[in-house]
Amino acid sequence: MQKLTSQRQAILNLINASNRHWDADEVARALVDTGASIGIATVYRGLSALESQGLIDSIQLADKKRYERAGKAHHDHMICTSCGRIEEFSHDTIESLQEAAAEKKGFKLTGHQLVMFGFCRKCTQELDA
Amino acid sequence: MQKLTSQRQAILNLINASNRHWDADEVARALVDTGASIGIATVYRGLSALESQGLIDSIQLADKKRYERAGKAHHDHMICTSCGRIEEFSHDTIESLQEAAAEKKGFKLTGHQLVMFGFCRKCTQELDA
DNA sequence: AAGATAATGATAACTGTTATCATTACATCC
DNA sequence: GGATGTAATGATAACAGTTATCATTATCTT
Repeated sequence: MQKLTSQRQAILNLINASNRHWDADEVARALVDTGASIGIATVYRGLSALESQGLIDSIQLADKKRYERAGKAHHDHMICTSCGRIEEFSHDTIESLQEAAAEKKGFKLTGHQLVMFGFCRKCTQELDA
Repeated sequence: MQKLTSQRQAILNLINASNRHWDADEVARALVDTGASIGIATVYRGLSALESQGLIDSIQLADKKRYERAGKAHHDHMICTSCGRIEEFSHDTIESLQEAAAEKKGFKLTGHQLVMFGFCRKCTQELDA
């Protein structure tokens, strides 16, 4: 049985309280900043426990995993490679086309990840200027 | 100026000669098996040099990068989480819907990566049996 | 309160990858 | 064809993110 300890509660609260996409280090830092005492290993364990309980979601980026609060509608991510900004978007048609493509190959889909890279509006303007 | 040394030539030949998706370690192992002498650092450098010259392509998976031969039409990947099999697929409509979605957010797209996870036909049958 | 189970925290270990640096191969110009 | 500059090599150290270890502590039953 999983236990919802005070450390995990703190992680969950932190993530629930924002729209950010947190990595493990940021979570640890933020909690320590609020005066809490939590080890980095506990953060990692807490994050994956919370995810497996469905209490938070994650995206796996090239270098690290980032966590966000759960309960949002399914969405994918668009990442600005200049400033790191992460935008969310969803597109039902894309989703169902994916399903169809998988089926055609005989794949039983369990998940997918679509990440788009580019320059956000702000960075595009700055680069043009 | 980049040089196409014998080591890089060997890497390129290896990758060109198959449809596999190779990670750095597999490349090193395969070359050493053929009697070649190549250091792992050289493999890493060779792979990224070849990629930046457009001679090979790559996909970034959660844990590692995998390389495949270039010159194929653009495609995305479907990975069987049971046996590791990687299937390729492409879908023009999905591509253009992605473009449209990016534009709506003001993003100037430079790339994307769509990876789908699931069970391939063979593994699905085995699991059902 | 006792006993069982799970979480914690410090740290070692591990994986994939990049950096360092002395040595070697390559190309080019005279 | 030998000197010279440039880039690649290979062994290994270093690095980032993450997981494993293990003794200690907290938590949940009953």
